[in-house]
Parts: sequence; structure tokens; C-alpha cells
Amino acid sequence: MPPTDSLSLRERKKTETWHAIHDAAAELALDDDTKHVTVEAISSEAGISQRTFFNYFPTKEDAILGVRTPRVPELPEDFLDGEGLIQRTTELLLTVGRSTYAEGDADRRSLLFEKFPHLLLRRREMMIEGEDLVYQAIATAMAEHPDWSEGLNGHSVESAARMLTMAAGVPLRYLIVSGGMPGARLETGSLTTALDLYQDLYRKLS
Amino acid sequence: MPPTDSLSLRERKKTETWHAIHDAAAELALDDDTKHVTVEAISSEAGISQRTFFNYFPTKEDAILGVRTPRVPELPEDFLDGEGLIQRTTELLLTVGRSTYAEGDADRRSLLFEKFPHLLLRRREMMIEGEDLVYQAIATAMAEHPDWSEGLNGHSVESAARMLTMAAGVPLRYLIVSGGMPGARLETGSLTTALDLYQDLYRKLS
DNA sequence: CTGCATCACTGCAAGTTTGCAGTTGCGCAA
DNA sequence: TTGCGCAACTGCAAACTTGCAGTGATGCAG
Repeated sequence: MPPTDSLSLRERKKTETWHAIHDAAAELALDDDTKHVTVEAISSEAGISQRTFFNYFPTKEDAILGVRTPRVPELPEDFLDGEGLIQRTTELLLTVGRSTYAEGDADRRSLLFEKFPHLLLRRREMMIEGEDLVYQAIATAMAEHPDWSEGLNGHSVESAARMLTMAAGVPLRYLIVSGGMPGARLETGSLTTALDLYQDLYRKLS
Repeated sequence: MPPTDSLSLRERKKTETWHAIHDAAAELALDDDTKHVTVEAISSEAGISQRTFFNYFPTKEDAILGVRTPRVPELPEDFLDGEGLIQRTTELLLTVGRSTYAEGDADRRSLLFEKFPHLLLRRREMMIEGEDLVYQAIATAMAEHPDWSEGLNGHSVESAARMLTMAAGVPLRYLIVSGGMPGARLETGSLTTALDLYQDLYRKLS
């Protein structure tokens, strides 16, 4: 759990409730002898009403997984300037991807993926959703940026943004695939390695 | 704490919050090195906002003491009939008096009275308030009762109800006084004794 | 196959909590 | 005395939770 100080009482209680629901859902789901985890059971375990449950999560699965709708942080003014844009974008994608899960949940999440493989589908969905948000943010930034707003060689900023996001996504996809399990954690260290590899390869081919 | 099952989630949380505030307030107040217990400290300890504090208690003192506004239970149909009306009324007064406090708090309440004698004033106030409610309930019941509604010997039902309540209050006042400390607990056993004494005395004098 | 129960999920009104901007009373320093 | 600051307490709108009465999908006994 992140530091809950410096949050307003309201915000603090909201995260507490979020975690209470997610924890209850995940624990109940991982309980071996649990066949059908009902929303009622989760809600009662978390000490809230069923209606509140659905105020926090659109589906039971999201509660078990602990999914949040991805949030793209405000881009720095100079995000589009200078060297290393692809790398910065990759890091942004990683940040956004991580923002869709409860922090520090990696172990339990692995267990969940093992026991309920269909949750991987949901994970993939969230990834795609996050990528799309990143694309939109970058497209907007490009449209407002003097060096990019005119498009490049007849390509629209939308195309440029889309391509950048795709390219930047490569190292992440690589990591997920080479990590074997898609549920495996993405270490920042291995990301750097993957980025190096990517860039080396890119230079060799161009 | 009373059984919280069979209460709706809403009711349950309300009592939980009530106890959280009262507990925080009482404990902070009893802390030796506490000079000024602020509403802010109590609220923060209880995990609620200051505004919510005042949704539960009109004053800080009431929170420390754990005061509720007294509730008179519905009188049984035959409350006014038959022998022992005074005794029944005394028991009603005791019930109402007890309803103004958190249950099972007697020990801590004694400490509070020791440390903050001015709380006794508040206690007295609540008692009086409760007595008045009992008076009103009985007056209403009398007005609706065929045997009483006409008044007695020219006295109004209000007078009769007031006098009954006064008379019924005697054993309680006796107990409080003879118990030394007004903060002392009222045992049901000693109440019975006091009632006996009262009736004996009454018979002797009449 | 058919009614019936169960469970996920939604809409809405009513109840609760929070944040915030006051107002008031009180002690204390200049 | 005057002004200041602190802390109790209030009013109100906005945010949040709850209860409840659904709807629709799925499975299962008869």
C-alpha cells in the first residue's frame, strides 16, 4: 500500500476501501476450497454493501485482479524533445501498465494467473487500453508541439503518434514473451536491457 | 458492545462509528498527560472527520462521556394496570437512565467521573431529561387509558403522571446518594432492596 | 424442456460523510 | 484594553454508501 498520509481523509478512505475489496476478492478466490466466490461474500468480507462493490469495480473479475482503469500521467513539457523519445515512451507505457494494478501485488497476482488463466485475457485488455491512452496523450502533445504539429513527410500526427507507441511497445512485448509467463513481473533492469537490445538491433538494420 | 448481527449494514456501521468516537474521546481524555483533548485529535483517532464527530455528538463532553439522548421504550398495553405501578415505573426510569450511556462502560465511566467531576452535571441533566420523557410517555398512556383519562379527584392526568414519576424516582435517587459516588453503578439487586425499603416505609407512614 | 433458483450487475432515492467557509467564545500577549 | 489565535461548533453542497427493486443470463431439478 502506498503512503496514505498527505491524502485527504476522503481519498484515504477510498483507497482503503479499494484495497479492502480487492484483498477480500483475491484471498477468497485463492482459497482452495472456494468454488464460487460470490460478490456477496466479497462484499461482506470487505465490510461494504454489494452496491458499493460495483461502485469500485465494474466486474467481479476486476476486483479479484485488482484492476484500475489506467491513468496516463501528465507529460512533461519537453517530452517530445531531444534524443531517446522511444525509450521515454516505453517507460511511459510501463508506468501506465503498472498503474492498472495494485502496487506490490505481484506475488499474489502470479498465483491468481496460475489458478485463473482467463484473467490473462483481462490483463491483455487493460494493456491495450493503456496503450491507447498513451497514444492519445502523445498525439495531443504532438498536435500542440511546433516541431510536430505539421505532420512529417505527409504523415499525420496521429500516424506518427501511433507508430511511436507501437515501436515503444516492442521492448515490453518482448519482455512479456521472453519472460515466459505473461504474468511475470517486469523488472526495470530487464527493461533497460531490452531497450538496449532493441536499439542495437534497430541501428544494425537501418 | 451489543450484538451487531441482525442489524442492517447501515445500523451496524453507525454503532461502530459511535463507539469509535466515544472510545477515542474517553481514552484520550483519560490519558494522564493529556491537557487539552481537541475534537480534532478525537476525530483523527476515530478515523472520521470533525464534521462527522458533530453528527454523532452535540458536544465534546458528550462524546467523552458517551451520552446518547435517552429513549423511552414503548410501554406495554397493561403498563398502567394492576399492582406495582410505582415499581414498574422505577424500573422504566432505570432502563431509560441506562439507555443514555454506552453499555458495559461502567468502569471507565467511574474513572471519567473521578477525573472530570463536571461530567456529573451532564449526567444529572441526562437523568432529568430521561425523567421528563418518562413522564410524557406515562401522561400519554394515561390520557388514552379509560381508568385514568378522567383524572383523579379533580387532578389532571398530567399531575398524576408527574407525581408517579417523582415517586418512582425516589428509590433511584436514594441509591445514587447512598452509593456515595453518584457515578457508582446501579445494581438491579440493590434496586430491589431500595424498592422494598421504599414500600415498607410508605406503608408505615400511610 | 420448463419452471425456478441463483448470481452478476444496474438505476435510483434516501441516508451518511466530508470539505469548507463561516461564527462565536475565550485566553493571552502587547 | 485591544487584537490575535485557537478551538468548539454550524450550515450547506458535493461526494459517497446503502437498500431495494429490478433485469438478464445460467444452471439445475422435475
